[in-house]
Amino acid sequence: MDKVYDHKKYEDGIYKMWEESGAFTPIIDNREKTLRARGSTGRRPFSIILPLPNANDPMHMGHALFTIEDIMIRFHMMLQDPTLWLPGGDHAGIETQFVFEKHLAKIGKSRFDYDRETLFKMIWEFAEKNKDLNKNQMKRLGFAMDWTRYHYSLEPKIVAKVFETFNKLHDDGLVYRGKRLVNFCTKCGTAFSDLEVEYVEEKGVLYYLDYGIIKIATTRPETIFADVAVAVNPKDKRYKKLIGKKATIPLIDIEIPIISEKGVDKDFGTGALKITPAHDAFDWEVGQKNNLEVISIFDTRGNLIKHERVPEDVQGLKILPAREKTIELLKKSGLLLKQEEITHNVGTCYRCNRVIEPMLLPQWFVSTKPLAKKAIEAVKKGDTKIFPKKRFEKLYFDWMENIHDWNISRQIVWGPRIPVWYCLDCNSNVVINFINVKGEKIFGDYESLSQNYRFSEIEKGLQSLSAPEDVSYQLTSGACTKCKGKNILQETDTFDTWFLSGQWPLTTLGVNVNDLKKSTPDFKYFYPTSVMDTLWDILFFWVGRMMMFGLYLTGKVPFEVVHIHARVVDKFGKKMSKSKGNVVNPIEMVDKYGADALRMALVIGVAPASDIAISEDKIRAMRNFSNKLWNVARFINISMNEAGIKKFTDLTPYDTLLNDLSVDDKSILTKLEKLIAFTTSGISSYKFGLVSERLYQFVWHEFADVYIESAKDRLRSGDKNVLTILLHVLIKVLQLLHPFMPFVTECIWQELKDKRKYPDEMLLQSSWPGEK
RNA sequence: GGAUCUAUAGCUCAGUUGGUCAGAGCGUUCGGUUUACAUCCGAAAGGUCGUAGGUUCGAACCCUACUAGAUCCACCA
Repeated sequence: MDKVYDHKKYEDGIYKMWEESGAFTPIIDNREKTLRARGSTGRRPFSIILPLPNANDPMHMGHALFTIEDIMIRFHMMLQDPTLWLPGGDHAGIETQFVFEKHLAKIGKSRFDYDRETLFKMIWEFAEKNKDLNKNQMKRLGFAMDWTRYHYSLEPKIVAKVFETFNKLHDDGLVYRGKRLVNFCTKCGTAFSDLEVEYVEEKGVLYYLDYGIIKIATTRPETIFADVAVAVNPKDKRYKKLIGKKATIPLIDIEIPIISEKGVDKDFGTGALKITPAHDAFDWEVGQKNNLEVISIFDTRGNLIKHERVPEDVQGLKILPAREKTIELLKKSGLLLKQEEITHNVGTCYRCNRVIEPMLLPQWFVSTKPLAKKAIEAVKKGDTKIFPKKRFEKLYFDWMENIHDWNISRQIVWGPRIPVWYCLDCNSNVVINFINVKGEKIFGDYESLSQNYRFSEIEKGLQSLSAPEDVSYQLTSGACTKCKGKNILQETDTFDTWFLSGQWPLTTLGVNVNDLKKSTPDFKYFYPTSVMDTLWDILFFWVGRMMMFGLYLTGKVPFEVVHIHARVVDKFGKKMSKSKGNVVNPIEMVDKYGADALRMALVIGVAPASDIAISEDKIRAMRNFSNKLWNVARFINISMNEAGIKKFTDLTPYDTLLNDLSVDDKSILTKLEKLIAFTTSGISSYKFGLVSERLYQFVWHEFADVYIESAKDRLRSGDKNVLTILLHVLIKVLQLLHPFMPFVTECIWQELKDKRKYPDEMLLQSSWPGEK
């Protein structure tokens, strides 16, 4: 054994050994139930589905935290449970398309320069390049994942199941097409769910405008042309008399009613609120309640459209220039009364940070209320336990109870297209964007396009289509079920990424959506999975949706426990971000200090779900620990060699020593017994921080500093029995530490090959201390 | 507007159901190199556990208020 443990020399080889041995692939033991019935120790399966990382992302500290899952997995492998850790990669729709578009921008192109099929292929190739990188980096961390069961979210089998789910939801009346106000990013060109909108405090200007008999205040003067009413609070004495009378939109002199609405804040602005249902969420609701007309004046690129209500000077302008132009016109005509600065919350795109526009678009929605109801009940009943319970159960319930219908349409190409088909002959008002054979971008409804273009040309160059709310559709491709025509196009909206990943535990294990009994053996054996370990910030995005889908499709929860871990922050407690320059790259740290050091640094002394402060200092300290362990083993190995002990049978058998132990022996063995019990129960109850700290203390300050030091004298005096104890403790320590520091422990184990009881066994497959 | 979390040694944090719990790592200071490890060993300094009350025989741990910081949800123009 070398003087110092050199992780670089061993890690790759050890991982290869594990992987090639098949130890990561569980053997399904269907005898479990019968064995148990006979009173035998039939083992329960233990399974974790990896929270699928964006396959296009290189590894960051968040991924390194999969260490927590690896600890549980290796622990259960050593308990000899059939253990499955199923890895995967996510196509990450919007994220990946956004990154790809940045690449396009560098070569002076945009997504609008390509038809969707070409664009999709380009992104596919782009994403494909990085997929292996991500996988290989996870191997560097030592994760005991079953790579034979790896799944990618866009692989045909997965997508097919997702389509089946969509159809089932549709059959059950839980998916519908609706024209509603959605969160739209004009830069990304897609709608988002409510969860994806980030509200940012910004300074803005509040403009006071003259609406004839009443005055209003607004931050969005460019939307006045779409006003359909002015609302006042019924309790507002100033305006009581005006309810039912008419206000006048400035510049265009259109009269609109003054209505009563108790949601209006008397104290904000003038206390009168202009109502613009097509461009504001609150106004939309007021409009619906009062049956008001909905006038939309922006298109999806954020331009003001040609509309009889919009002054010509403003038409065609983007929103911000339109605002300036409107102000200018208002000033000229003396209708701008005053302006003041205010600070308000603005909804922004979580991806590109631009302002989100509420827009009226026909989209696909999932009715979530009935799904959420079951998901709430399941947690209340304890079918799924959330850990730490106190804090996160409340969060979960709050969100589930206030859930809104879920917009699953995304106007991007990078994802599976929603499996709905429109017959253009039956719906000639479908609006289409496409690139013709000459490479020109063409836009218009099918009725007019069909005068000049063949269907095949449109289909080939298709970019996107926009079907009206009341379009007729079918859930199958092929000929139109009504007119038998073949001019049919599939919906160009793609699924929200979370619609796919929300079914991940089901689809990857091989559920059969239409007939559960026909699901794969994997599904029958491993579902529901044991633990879902994740960061709290995707509790809603992902965990909540997996719960809903799992219960809806199978009647069973997708996992028994949700274990919430914390965010990795820098040593000043700040979130890591590229812009702050405080990102610690996990792979760099693995190169420098070894995977074990990084893993240990991520878990030692960390309380459940509290932030994890990581620093190079801490990782270095853990590297020192792995070296300490190495040298403990090295000392024992050298001592055995010096005593002429070459194999296990050369040692005095442990059992025969038990009646003749010294005080030191008894002390260390008692501590070891306690440590075994503490580690076993600690890992089972997610106390990884406490357990790892205890292990560290034991190895360094009890075993090495005290027992080994005292053993030196005994060795010098020729006492060989002490070697038996030394080896015994070391073996147990290696086993206890293996889930935390798999490489160095396995490496030592292999070094001691000849001196162990079972020379051919891998540490990973050895039986957990205390187990038979 | 609603809700949650955090506040313990210079720094980052542990402290499991209230009774050897006042701790660890890093850092600092002092002393150590013949054979497991200088990625080491020995020793030391350093905290009235945010503040003020309360419950209790006893509180870092429970309750109340306050202060400071962080976060989530909802979004009112």
